[in-house]
Amino acid sequence: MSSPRPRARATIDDVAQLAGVSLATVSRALRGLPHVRAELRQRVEKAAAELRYVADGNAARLASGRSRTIGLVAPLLTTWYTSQTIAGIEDVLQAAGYDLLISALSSVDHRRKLVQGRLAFQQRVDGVILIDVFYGREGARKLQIDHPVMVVGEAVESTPSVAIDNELGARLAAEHLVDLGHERVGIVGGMQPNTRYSPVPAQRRSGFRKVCDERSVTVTAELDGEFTIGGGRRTFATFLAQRRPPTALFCFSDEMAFGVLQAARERGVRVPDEMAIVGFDDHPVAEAMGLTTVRQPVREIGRRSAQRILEAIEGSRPTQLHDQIPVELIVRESTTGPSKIAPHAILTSPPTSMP
Amino acid sequence: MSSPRPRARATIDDVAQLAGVSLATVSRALRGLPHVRAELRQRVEKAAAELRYVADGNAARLASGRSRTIGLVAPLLTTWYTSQTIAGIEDVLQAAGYDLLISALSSVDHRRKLVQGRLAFQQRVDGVILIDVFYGREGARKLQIDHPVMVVGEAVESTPSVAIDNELGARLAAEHLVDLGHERVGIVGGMQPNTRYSPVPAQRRSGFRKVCDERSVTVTAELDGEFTIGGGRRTFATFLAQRRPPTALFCFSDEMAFGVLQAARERGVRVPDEMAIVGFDDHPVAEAMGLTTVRQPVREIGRRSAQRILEAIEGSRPTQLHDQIPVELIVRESTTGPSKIAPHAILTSPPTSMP
DNA sequence: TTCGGTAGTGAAAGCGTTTGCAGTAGACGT
DNA sequence: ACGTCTACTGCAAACGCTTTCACTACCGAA
Repeated sequence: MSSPRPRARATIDDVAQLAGVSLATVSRALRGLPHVRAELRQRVEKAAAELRYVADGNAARLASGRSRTIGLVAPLLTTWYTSQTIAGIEDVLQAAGYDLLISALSSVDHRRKLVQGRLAFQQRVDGVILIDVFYGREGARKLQIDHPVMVVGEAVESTPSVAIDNELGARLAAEHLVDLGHERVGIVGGMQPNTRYSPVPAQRRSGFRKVCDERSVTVTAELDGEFTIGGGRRTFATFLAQRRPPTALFCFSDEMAFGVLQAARERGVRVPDEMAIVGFDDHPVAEAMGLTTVRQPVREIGRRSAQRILEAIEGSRPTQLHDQIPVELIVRESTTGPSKIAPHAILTSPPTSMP
Repeated sequence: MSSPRPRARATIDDVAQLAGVSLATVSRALRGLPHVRAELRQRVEKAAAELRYVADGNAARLASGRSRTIGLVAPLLTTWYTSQTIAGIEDVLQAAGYDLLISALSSVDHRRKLVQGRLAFQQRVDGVILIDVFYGREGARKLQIDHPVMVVGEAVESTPSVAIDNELGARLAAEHLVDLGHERVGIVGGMQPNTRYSPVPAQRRSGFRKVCDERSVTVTAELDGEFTIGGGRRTFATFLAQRRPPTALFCFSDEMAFGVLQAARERGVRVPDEMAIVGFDDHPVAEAMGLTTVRQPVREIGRRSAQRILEAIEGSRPTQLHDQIPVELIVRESTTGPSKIAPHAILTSPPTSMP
């Protein structure tokens, strides 16, 4: 008697044999291609189901040259921003039957490889989405990718992109602060890790400063730190050390703003009475902390970028090169007008109680 | 004159020809296999570099049957917990030259497929990591995966896993609260989305209650909500509506605790004076909010799970089936002993200022 | 010198699909 | 009845690698 065979996966031949057709017909039938009689198609489908047949992706990709997979490159997987974007991308890709291959730029080594101009997974994907991988025109050309590319977050000249209007977002924040009567404001700026060349900080800075200039408001300083809670905390300390600290702070990200809020609490600076704070992102925690912020619909951005790269893969001409997503200002409790208390009094007041 | 050829990717044959060896030798040389003279190996490497040759993964996988890819299934990509775990996994995988194929369970459709017992990408991966996909022994058997499987977060009987000691974490939280003198405590419990069968809430509940029982402390109630900020906020409202609200709350996640803190602020309940709060996770924002919490080293958990699945793939026997990662209590400002104020006074006090 | 042994190398057989091309059968017009 | 189309269907050639197996040198031992 034969031993129970080791449950090998059924191949297309098995299906063909069971259905009594050639393997070419099986392939066509299962993929819904034309030129297959309805009756035969059914027979094939039945046979495939019976054998629990699923086409081997590697063989299919090798033969067809297409992979139904999108590659994703991001500097950091752990930020709220990135994970939201990925979730949005996944929403679309899953519906379309595409897979997502993720590659973080966390390691220096990997980053160098990228700069050298080649993506390791290039061969495996039909398209590449770059999140926050900012190399400008120069860099974009460098990493010669053979497939459609989509940039999220930055508008590189000739590469399709979806990004928000950073300048507008910053203007919104500035106008809000100026309208409230602030006359001395500070910028908690920064640069993303692994992305030295990002134009985003410059855009936010520019938008914010333009409004301040127009309305004759003083920007006491712009201090750059990391786009993290720790970065915000440290930057706040520096602001407090100024001779005449500002009465309001615009932070380039919510996470920085959280750090600022924390530092303010630790140092007994009351928010918003003594210091108004505006963030950028609308991180879910922002609501919990009552943070006024510029909302960017991150998940939607992810979705849109996925849709557009799929379109590009299918070969349709893009409706527009750069997709700009609107932002809005969400006013919460962390902003009011400046208090009349002398700035120096701030530093000597006792710590406030917990939130 | 010849037109510039369309930059076709170099194949292994091209390299072989340029190096003057057979393609078999190229394959061996480039993969670092033995039985290749050092001199030849160098020649091959030089030729490969010159042609910018990179092996076609699909062909390689088809021929070898191995994919150097790990599949990842998670219910939600957007939580801090999940993204941290993924980052940890990526750390290890990248160093080992493996790719990560991600599959969210967000869509109902996909989830159903999973329950039906097959993973779409099964054919494409060498191993599968399941994050927060809790189906217990029953379910684990159901999704018959042909490769090594690693479960993160739950210890399913016979499947290798890495998880924290949830019961211990909850005990730590309870002991802290009891030591502070609280006599009436509440549990902000819940269930994860897409994972009805998770044993985690039960473990945390059990650990917490055990301590309370031992020390004769009353658990006024355990209210379940979502593992989100909104869930925490709503649950807090319910607690306040109790005839005699507790003086301390243990939340099953930091995000729930954030919601609780927000609700407390909105309702003018001072933390920690009128209500002590303990979270679970040690989300980065927890520090910014001064939240006492049970820290679980999520990224480390991700790393460990990746290491272990790689070991399993390489064929080495696991050192132990269930890997248990230690947790610790981080005490911050959101906990002190109970105040002497009558509970009802709490509800009528005016809102406090911002954090 | 001869012989078993070993390290290095190449030829060729897959791996499981997709797809261009050729072939077949029936339908239809004449 | 005889071409001429259609509409299917099957054959077989890729796809680009891995890996087995056979073969050639060349080694030291007998």
